[in-house]
Amino acid sequence: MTAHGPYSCGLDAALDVVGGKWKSLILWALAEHGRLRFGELRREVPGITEKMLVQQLRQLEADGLVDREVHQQVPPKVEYSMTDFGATLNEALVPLGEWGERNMRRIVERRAG
Amino acid sequence: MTAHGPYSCGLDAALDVVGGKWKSLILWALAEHGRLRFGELRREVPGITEKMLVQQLRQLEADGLVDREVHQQVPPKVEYSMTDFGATLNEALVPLGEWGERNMRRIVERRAG
DNA sequence: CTGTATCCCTTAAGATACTG
DNA sequence: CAGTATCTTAAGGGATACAG
Repeated sequence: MTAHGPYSCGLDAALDVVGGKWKSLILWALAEHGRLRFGELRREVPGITEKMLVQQLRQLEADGLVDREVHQQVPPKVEYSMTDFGATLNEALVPLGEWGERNMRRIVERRAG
Repeated sequence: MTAHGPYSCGLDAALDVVGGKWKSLILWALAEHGRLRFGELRREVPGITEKMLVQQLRQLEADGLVDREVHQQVPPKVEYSMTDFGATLNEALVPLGEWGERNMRRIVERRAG
């Protein structure tokens, strides 16, 4: 979300959309569970604050990756889910996630010692 | 490079290693050209400052993704190339780069209007 | 329950000047 | 040529309190 507009390459654009600490984690949670309320989402993304969760969700929504569904009732109920477009991004993220999974240990150890 | 250590998932770890504005662009330049001197790399990554280029290269080197070769001579000559490990990361980035390439226009337009 | 509104701190990044 | 050093700004993120 650097908003530095016209990108030097596709990766640049993709990281602008999914970069930062939380967005990819939010997408993964939605991919796994399909449809989550705000509070559920907060529990599925450990460590995130309410402020960051709302903020990142709004940006994901603005970029058309996430759908927000408000059920008019008391107490409030809002559900979030991935759009089809969001699903294509999520698929593109799979190899990167697998790479991280495979090499996490190596990276951490290398940095420690 | 948030250094928040033990990750919540692989994607988290991968983005820690390749996140930020420049690292992926540097990797791509090295993947394309194979081996580049500092000055060549600076020209291949448009807009980057010397400070950022050095800083990001040092981190990529520390993580074992990039190899730094100093040729002891005057004037100085230092060449950078991707390690085999770096190449595996680069491959994992391809789908994401392609996604960005395909959807760049859509993203930009949506944000504009 | 689903958010807003502040305040504050840390980090990322940019500009510029200088050195072996 | 390949960096260092320093300063400044911009952005990301966190803590806490509060509201509909």
